[in-house]
Amino acid sequence: MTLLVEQERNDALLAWYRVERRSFPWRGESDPYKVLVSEVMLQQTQASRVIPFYERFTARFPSAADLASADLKDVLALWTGLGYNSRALRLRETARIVTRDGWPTTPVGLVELPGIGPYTAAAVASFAFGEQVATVDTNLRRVLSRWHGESLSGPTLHSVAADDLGHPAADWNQAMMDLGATRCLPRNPDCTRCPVAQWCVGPDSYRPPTPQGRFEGSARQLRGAVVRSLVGGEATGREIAGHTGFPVKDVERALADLSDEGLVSDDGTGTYRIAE
DNA sequence: TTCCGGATCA
DNA sequence: TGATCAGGAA
Repeated sequence: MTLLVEQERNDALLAWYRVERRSFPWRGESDPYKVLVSEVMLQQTQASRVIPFYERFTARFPSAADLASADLKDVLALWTGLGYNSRALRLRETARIVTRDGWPTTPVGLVELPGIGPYTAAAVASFAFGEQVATVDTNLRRVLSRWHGESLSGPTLHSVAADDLGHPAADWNQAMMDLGATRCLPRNPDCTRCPVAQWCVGPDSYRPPTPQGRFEGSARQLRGAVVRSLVGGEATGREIAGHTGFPVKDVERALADLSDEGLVSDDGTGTYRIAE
């Protein structure tokens, strides 16, 4: 791929983005705390669903210091419905660290924080600190795989993303995610309305990730119900089983796991509550 | 590789 | 019903 082609493709992408970009409350945000809140909420969660959670959460906890000193129960009360509750616990841990030590501004520094992996580190670095790095998420993986005609993953994917990166990176990243979410769809890509179709091999090379197991009847469903119950107030395993309808044995198992993970605490008498 | 939530949409 | 989702950690 010649440099000229990459330039023309990125020019067309960014021109499209200026007109067709989606509007979100975190778009254009440069406060690293608010960027981080949005990015953690967006992990494995559709952007449209995050909007009301982001608005409520940032209103209640406007700064990292506010979140750092919050009770986990209050945090989870605003998280319930988003899913993956450990994200909230790790987000508060990171808030405590940056309140004490300040913010790393590079991906290498950010990725050391709890709950921040390669994607979120790149996102905060790009959107809050202006670092010229690619935010390699599921959208970029799909779009880049189709551009180049091979299913990209791992180090190869990141290398290709760095090569193709346009500038400013914050705009390019968000343009790529918008393209993936509104044109370059997993199942029904709308190539006729794609601004960069003439520089793209085509949609066939993309391979979807391995699908998740059933949610109904899963441990995840049970765990979610247990946390939701304890956000409402402390309770015994039997009580939780009673009003969630899950077997006591399974509830006890979930409580033990959630305790190990730091989401739940046990006073030793069989009564459980959200950890502090 | 597998597990971690749960709402949305085809 | 199933697929998808601005991923991360063990």
